[in-house]
Amino acid sequence: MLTINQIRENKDEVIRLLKIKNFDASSIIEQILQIDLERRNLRQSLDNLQAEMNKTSEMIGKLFKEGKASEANLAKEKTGQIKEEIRLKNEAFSKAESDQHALLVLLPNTPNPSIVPGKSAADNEHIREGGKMITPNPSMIPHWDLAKKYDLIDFELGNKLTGSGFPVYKGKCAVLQRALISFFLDEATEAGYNEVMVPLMVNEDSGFGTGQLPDKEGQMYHATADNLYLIPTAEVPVTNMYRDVILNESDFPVRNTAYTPCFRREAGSYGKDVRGLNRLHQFDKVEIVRIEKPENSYQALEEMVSYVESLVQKLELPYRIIRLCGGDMSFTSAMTYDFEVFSAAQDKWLEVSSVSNFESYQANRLMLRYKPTGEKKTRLAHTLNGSALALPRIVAAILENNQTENGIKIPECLVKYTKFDFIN
RNA sequence: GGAGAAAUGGCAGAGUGGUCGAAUGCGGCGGUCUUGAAAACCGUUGUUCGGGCGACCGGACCGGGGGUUCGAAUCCCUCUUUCUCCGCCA
Repeated sequence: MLTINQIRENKDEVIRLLKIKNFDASSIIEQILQIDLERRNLRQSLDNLQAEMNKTSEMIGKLFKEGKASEANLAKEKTGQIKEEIRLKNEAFSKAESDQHALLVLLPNTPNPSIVPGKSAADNEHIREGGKMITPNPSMIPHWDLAKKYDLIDFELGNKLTGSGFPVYKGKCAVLQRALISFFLDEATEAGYNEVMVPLMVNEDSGFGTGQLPDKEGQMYHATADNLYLIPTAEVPVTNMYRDVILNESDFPVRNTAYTPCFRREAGSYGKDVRGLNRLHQFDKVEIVRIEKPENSYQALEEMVSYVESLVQKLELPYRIIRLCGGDMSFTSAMTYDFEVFSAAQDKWLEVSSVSNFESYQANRLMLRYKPTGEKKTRLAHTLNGSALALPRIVAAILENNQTENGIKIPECLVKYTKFDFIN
């Protein structure tokens, strides 16, 4: 979330930037500032009362020590009134604080000033494209039919075991999944990311830290008996490793990568985009997560984009890079690049990665700070993450784009992992 | 799952009702000494909120939450976590 200081000091700027996301913040911000003023007044008088109380208690202690019990008892009687005042002020202060917090949480992250406004995906900025484009032709078979033809993915079996959106990968396709995971992790390690393996369930604090809670509560699977959430992305546990952490400047760069399955309820998304591997409740993904000093975060974002680009290039997939417009960006992001690969038989661009800079929005929730060398004050760090990459749509594109009459060709870069170069 | 013990500053570890934000040691930082380093010695060393241009002043924080008390790291309740023993177990 945004900090109260950001809002207090740059009110108009914040309102202006949030308009880019089609969010009218003016009335919320007015309320916040009003509560903030009240809150600080209460804080001050509360502090004064407590100081008075401390002094009195200290005096009483001294009197008892000096054997002046009657004077001490007299002083004691006066404390009741101060105590009551403290109780009342404290109540009011707590209320102001929680009211303020409740309002702050409603504000999305401010987009980077260079973000174009826009209403929907149609207004996104096209950055560049690459790879060899494939012209779709009617003889191409969509991946769900290829999956059946070569016995690669059993959606019905997943239905039986769990429900829709939980496919069973079989034989060479199971191996292909494993190969992609290994390939992505090896590439990330090579690029300087530190591999970690993290819990697939997180607590409420973690969900709040990265911004899934409270607003996206309904999108996560919730194990209510233990109040734990199945992670929708490795971003949640990997970023939360740094919750309540104060980094030293020498700790940078902080770069982690993790493979995890991801679980998403996808509540409310029915319809045509859910066919085959296009949208699942459980899928595999390798994520890259960085923590940066504010002045380096946009350079880091560009590096991450280049890195993800190198992956789709090695996989020999036609791709395009898009920068999301204000209207299409997530609540928590300040700038997001999406990667889409072309899946020929569907004649469709499929989103396979989303790379974002959250600036200090998550860091403020996480209390993730760093201490610049030689300075006394801590500052909020910047957090970034990106998919590198999400598997199902990559698999869909590989199956569809690399199909031949006799089978499916495995991309060169994966052969050393799969130990086969053809599925038939 | 059952029984017991514990949780204090970056770490180790004192502190069982009254200047305790907290002894001491280690570590870190600065300095003296040294050609340089080590050793030794001296100094310094948490987070956070509010007020002030500022020197600075005040509040909060000893696992989390609540309570008793004029006053709590210290007493009580509760939750969480860790350790030891027993049981179960990939």
